[in-house]
Amino acid sequence: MQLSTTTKYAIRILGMMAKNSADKFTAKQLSADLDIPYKYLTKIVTKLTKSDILSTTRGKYGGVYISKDIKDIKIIDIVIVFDDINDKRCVIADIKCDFEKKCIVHEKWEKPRCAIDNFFTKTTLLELIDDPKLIETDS
Amino acid sequence: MQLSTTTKYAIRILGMMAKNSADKFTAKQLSADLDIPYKYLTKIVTKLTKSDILSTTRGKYGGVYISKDIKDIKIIDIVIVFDDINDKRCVIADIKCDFEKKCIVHEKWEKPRCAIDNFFTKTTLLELIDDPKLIETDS
DNA sequence: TTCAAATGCGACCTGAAGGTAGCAATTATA
DNA sequence: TATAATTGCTACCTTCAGGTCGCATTTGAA
Repeated sequence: MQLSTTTKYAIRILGMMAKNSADKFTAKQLSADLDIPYKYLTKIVTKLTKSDILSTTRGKYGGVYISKDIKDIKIIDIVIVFDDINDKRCVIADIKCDFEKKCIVHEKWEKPRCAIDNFFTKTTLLELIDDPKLIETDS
Repeated sequence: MQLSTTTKYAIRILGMMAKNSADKFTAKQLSADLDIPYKYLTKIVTKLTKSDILSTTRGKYGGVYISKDIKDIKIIDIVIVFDDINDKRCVIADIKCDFEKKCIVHEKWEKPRCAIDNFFTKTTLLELIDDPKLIETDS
């Protein structure tokens, strides 16, 4: 019941950037602050850039910045960049679990499934950083 | 947001057996009915046996059966056999996410986290198969 | 006693995710 | 124009979950 490491990194990267969304960051800086391997991080950033969530400028004094309003970026937008969203599959049955034939956990799983779904599709980056109870987690 | 294939198989195996918990099954039969590779299934069954969820008898006319009352077997009991339960970790932060330092999704994730936790820790095999809305899913 | 049919065990194979490395391309500034 | 500091690209290495294979062990019954 975990997201892929890559997706988790991506959320943390965007979370950190969202806190200062006017700023520009460098991959080097993000790598150090978030303790994510530099080369791995640049790979993730490149993919987020191609998905129009981030923008970059190259060359000296270049860097990375969030390319849209953080209230318009939902967690699901980040997740689908890395994880195939065809995971509409049931948690248990990999293939057949539809309205005709339900897998054994189908009914009982409905509540958690909805809660997860809501979290991903409704939560925005803005809401994440706006949480007053939130304490910084960077090193 | 998926369980491991191994865990999913285990739940399906136990679900099928729970429906006829008095009966003894063979790995061959379970493999065919559930469409799980035979050798892979026997590996899973062996592990469930070592965890005292299943019992086996070897030799001709041997087989596998559920070794306790299915109302006493919870989903979490199956999950922890295969997935390290140290996955109490937050969905995002792999290391540090506690009451002192919360990761960025911590608060918003609380609701889905609870729903998942309830599902795993409260649902029993008996409840799963007792669901009247449930339709068979075996081939 | 022998055999067939079952589980038990350990080694191995495979593909995808996680992670690394090197160099090319870009660009602001001195 | 040269340089330093940045991202972009592609290939590669590593680890592990998923899956296979072969054979040993067990045991009921002919």
